[in-house]
Amino acid sequence: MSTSSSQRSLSGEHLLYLTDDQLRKSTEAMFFAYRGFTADPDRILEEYGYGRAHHRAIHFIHVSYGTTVNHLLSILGITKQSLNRVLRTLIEDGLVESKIGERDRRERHLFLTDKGRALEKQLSTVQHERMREAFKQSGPEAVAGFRRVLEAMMDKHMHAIYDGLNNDE
Amino acid sequence: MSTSSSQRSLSGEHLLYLTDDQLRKSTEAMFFAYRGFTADPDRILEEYGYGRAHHRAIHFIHVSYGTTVNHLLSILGITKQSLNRVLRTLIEDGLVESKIGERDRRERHLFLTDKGRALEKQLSTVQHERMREAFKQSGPEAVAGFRRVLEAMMDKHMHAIYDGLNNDE
DNA sequence: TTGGAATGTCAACAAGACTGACATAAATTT
DNA sequence: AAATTTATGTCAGTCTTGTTGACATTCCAA
Repeated sequence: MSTSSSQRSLSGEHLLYLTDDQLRKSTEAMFFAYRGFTADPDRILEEYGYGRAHHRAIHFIHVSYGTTVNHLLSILGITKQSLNRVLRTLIEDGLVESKIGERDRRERHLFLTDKGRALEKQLSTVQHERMREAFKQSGPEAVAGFRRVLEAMMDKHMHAIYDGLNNDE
Repeated sequence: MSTSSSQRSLSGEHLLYLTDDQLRKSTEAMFFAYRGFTADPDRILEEYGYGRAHHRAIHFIHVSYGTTVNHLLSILGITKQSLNRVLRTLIEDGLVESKIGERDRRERHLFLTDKGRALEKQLSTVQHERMREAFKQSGPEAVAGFRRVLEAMMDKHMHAIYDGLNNDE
């Protein structure tokens, strides 16, 4: 409304991109973009009777091959009971395999089966298509900025986990 | 794992930012960043016994002052039953006021009360703080890229609604 | 060897989305 | 004037996905 610009040239710099209005618009951009981001996988998941929780589990089991349940929990930030429900159906349906740890027999190591990998591929394909299109439209510098801002927006703790995901555990 | 680079120089350009690995990393960045994005408001909402659904309603009633229920529904993309549950509690708690339309008396126009505006302020403040910090760290060009990519990622339909929100209805 | 910590499972509950059916009032069309 | 459409609200029931609490199993250390 009228609570627009509360930025009165802190040091004469071009800080217009930090006004309340700009921040509000960015908030809304996050909201609407996240909807687009999940829309295509959601449609596929629905066919199989799965939800986003299944997608996330499948994704991180895929990239963190052989992860333990506990490690997966720290990535997803939910309770073990919540994850377990999702995991159980994925195991029953033959998408995920759970193997008892050799060193520590309390642990379960998780793997995608061929069937699981097939669904993962299907989901990542549509999600990547939309993202690739958005990236092409925006150009490499915009993409670099996009990533930088997203990374700066994470909790410190989550940022560490995010960084750790490349190194194949 | 080894499904890394399927990008074999389509036209000799620098398209490295469109590899599967880059797209995957961006997917994960969206996931972790969105968690950070909602974390601070979520903590406040919990104190009041509200959830994200309440936050979204409050936000869009704030920016779309006097909106009708139908218009709000098209923004939020949920069912009227879902919205109504949230709206009812906000009205009961005295955060939102519903006024019968003058021209069309079937319509209800929605407004934040002083109490509602106070909570809106509290929520947007913490959300803006985190975003402002992330923006400062990343710089204006990164922020511009961030916004461009987010906007390119929206559904066309949602993009139109997003664009329409500035013009105060 | 016994007790505590780590890990995973089962059961019950809550929030917030959904669908379907129906009620009401106002506006519009026939 | 009557019938239809539109905008909104409500009730009931389901689903996903989060939560807690209780409990079983396994490992390790006192």
